[in-house]
Amino acid sequence: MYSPRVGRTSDARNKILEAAKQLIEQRGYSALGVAEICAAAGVPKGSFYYFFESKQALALTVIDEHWVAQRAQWEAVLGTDRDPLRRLRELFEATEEVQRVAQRRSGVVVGCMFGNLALELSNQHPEIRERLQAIFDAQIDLIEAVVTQAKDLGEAGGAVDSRGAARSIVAQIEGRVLLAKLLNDPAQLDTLWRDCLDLLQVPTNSRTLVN
Amino acid sequence: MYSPRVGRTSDARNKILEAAKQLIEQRGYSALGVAEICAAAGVPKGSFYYFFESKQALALTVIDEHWVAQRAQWEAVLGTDRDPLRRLRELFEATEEVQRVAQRRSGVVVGCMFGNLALELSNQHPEIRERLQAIFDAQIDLIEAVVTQAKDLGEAGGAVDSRGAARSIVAQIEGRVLLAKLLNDPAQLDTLWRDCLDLLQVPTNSRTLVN
DNA sequence: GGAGAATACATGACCGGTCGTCTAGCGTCT
DNA sequence: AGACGCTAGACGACCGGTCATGTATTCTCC
Repeated sequence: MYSPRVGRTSDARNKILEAAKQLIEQRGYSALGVAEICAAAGVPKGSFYYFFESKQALALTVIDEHWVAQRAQWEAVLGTDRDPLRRLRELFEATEEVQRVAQRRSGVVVGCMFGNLALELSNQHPEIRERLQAIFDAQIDLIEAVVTQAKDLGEAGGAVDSRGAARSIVAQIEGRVLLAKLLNDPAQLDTLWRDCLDLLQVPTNSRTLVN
Repeated sequence: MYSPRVGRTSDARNKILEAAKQLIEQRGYSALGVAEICAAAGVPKGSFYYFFESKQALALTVIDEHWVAQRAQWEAVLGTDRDPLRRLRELFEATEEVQRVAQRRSGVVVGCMFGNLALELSNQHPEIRERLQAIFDAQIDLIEAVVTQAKDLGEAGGAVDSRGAARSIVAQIEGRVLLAKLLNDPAQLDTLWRDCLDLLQVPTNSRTLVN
C-alpha cells in the first residue's frame, strides 16, 4: 500500500464527505448525527473534528462539492452547440435519470439536496442560506442563457422574459422534484419538458421539431 | 351519545397545537424539541404526553388541522361562481398574502408547511408521508376542477390535460414558495399568475380579460 | 346539600440515550 | 527527541418519553 510522504496520509476526510453527502440527501441535516456519519464512513468519531470545524462546516463543504459536480453536469448538457430547447430537454432527462439512479441504489427518491436543505435550514443557518441562494442564482443563470438563445432563434415566444422564464423553469423543477420525492416516483419528472415548452410559450406547431 | 365532562377542563392541548404549528413552520420538525414546544405554549412538559402520544402524533395532528384550515380557505376562493381563471388568480394572491403576513409577524417567510415537511420527513416517517400525499392529491383535485371549468369555457388551451396542468400548477406553487423562503422574499410569488397562464396555454390576446 | 367516588388534568423529577464538541495523548515518522 | 497526523473517550447539554403523585372538577347516591 503506497502512501505519500507529504500531506495527508488519510482519506478519512473524503470518506466522511462521501458518506455525509449520501446521508444528508437521504435524511436531511438536523435528523443526522455526527456519529452516524462517521460510522457510515468507517472513520472514528474522534477524527471528525480534526477534519472539519463543525457539523455545519461539513454541510457547507458537502453543498459546495455537490454544486461543483452538478454545475459541471449542467454545463456539459447546456453548453453544447445543439438546439437550445433540445439542451433543456436533455437537462430534464438527466435530472430524472439522477433520481432514478438514486432510487435504485437507496430505494428512495432523494430529491434535490439544495431544495431539501433550503426548506430545512434557510431560516436557521444564514451561511447555508447564502450558499444556497448563490447556487440557485447560478442555476437560473445557466438556464437563462439557453432561454435567451432559444428566443434569438425564435423558438421561444417573443414575449417571454428570459430571466423570469428561467426562474419559472427552476421553480418547476424544484416543485416537481418535491412531488417525486413525496411520491417516491421519478416519473413525476417527465412532464418537465412539456411544462417548459408552456413556460417558454413555444408555439404548438413547432413543438414536434424538437420532440 | 353524550360524553360526561367529569374532572377539569383545560386548553393546554390547544395551546400546544398553536405553539407547535408556528414552531414547526419556522424551524421544521427534527430541529424542534418537545420541551421547546411546551415552553412556547406555556405548558409543563409533563402535560405534553397526556394530550399527545408522541412528538410524531403531534406533528400529524398539526398537519391535519392546518390542512383543514387551508382547504377551507382554498375552497372559499376556488368555489365561487366567478370566472375560473379569476379564481386561480385569487388563490395565488392569497398564497402570497399568507407569506407576507407570516413574514411581518415572525420576520421570515415560512413557506408551505406541507412542502417543508414533505422534503424533511417523507423518507423518514411513512405515516407523515401518507398524510402529505393525500393533502397534495386533494390540492391537485381542487385545482383540477377549476382548470376543467376554464377549459369548458374555452379560456384554457384545448390541448391541456386538466389533471396534468393542475399538477404543474401545484408544482409551480411549491417551487416558487421554496424560492420565496430561500430568499425571504414573498414577491417571488407574484409571477405565479403569469406562469399559470402559460401552463394553461391561455392565448395571449385573451389574457387581459382576466387581468 | 353534603359526602365520597370517579374522572381530568398538573407537575417536575427522572430515565437511558444521543447530541455536537473538545482535549489529552497515542503511534509513527523525521 | 520532537513534530505531526490522528483518535479514544469523555463532557455537559439536551433528546423524546415515563411516571408517581397531587389537585381540581363533576359525577352519583343519599
